Amino acid sequence: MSPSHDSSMENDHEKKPELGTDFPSDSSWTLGNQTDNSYFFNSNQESSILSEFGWNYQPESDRNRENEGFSEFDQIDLDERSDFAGSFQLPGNRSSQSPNPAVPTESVGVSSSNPSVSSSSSEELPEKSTESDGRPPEIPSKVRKKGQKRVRQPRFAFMTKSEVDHLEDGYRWRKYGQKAVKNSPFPRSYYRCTNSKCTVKKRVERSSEDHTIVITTYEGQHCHHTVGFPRGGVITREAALAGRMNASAPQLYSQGVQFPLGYSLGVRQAHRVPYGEGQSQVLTEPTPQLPTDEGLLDDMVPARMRNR
DNA sequence: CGATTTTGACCAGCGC
DNA sequence: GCGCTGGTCAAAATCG
Ligand SMILES: [Zn+2]
Repeated sequence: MSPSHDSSMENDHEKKPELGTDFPSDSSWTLGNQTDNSYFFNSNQESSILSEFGWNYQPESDRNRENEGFSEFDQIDLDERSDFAGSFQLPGNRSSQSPNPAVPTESVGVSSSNPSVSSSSSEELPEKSTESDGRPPEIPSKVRKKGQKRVRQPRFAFMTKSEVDHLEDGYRWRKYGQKAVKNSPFPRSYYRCTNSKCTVKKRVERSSEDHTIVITTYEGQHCHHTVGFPRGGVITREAALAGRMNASAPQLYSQGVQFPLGYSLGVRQAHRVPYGEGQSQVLTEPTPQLPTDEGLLDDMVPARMRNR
């Protein structure tokens, strides 16, 4: 709204070439073709869920049904065509063990989506600036633009009841955009991992109705360690969840990620941690053994940054 | 002074 | 083909 007139219409000259740097791995959107399904589950239950679900795809009709029960998620993913299935309900109220009393956060729900396709080169070579396009010899022919193509990597979202957005998950993020969300008074922020070699992105937004809930969506996975992890034994749900994302693709260094997120997780990386009465939370180890390449040292950070 | 955020414009996919 | 919308870029502003 309010774009009355963009006076500067000529500014778009210089910008394309740069993309090569940031997005070396241009691959056309794999477009999950709707294949990206998402599963939702409430924290009340064990969260190994994903492994149990086994990644079934449901017909759209079914999805619709499920959506009826949702509120925020519904809107969020509806627009994106990702779907969240399963049931979600706010936990009555659990004494969150959040490390920070001032920042109470509770996990409310989680969901993940599977991209489809293959993947992409998670490990692309950025050094190729000349031919950004690179047009892979064989591209399906679908959506492929002249140089810009994005692969939709698996996504993983979860809701957290928190007063502050942008929860600390152990990684450093740089905000690169913010957009207003339709039907919601709250904007959505886009973040990207500060590691130049890392293409992980993250979206943060508040539920349109319950502004007490923050929805964080991770896309892709880190190829490096987290900055400061459990140094005091404090692990936030966010961190744990974020770690789960990594766990999903153990070695995927370029492969595929064919299995749904959580699949591997449920297998053996998930640890059940008693969380209140009858409630458990799943904690995953943050990056079990990612091959340390090189940009790892980069992560050194003051380590005591406030939640930003 | 470098890193990060802010913010408007641009772009691509999809629905109509 | 047009318009809407989500997502991204990049220049300027701000932070530390
Ligand atoms: Zn990263």
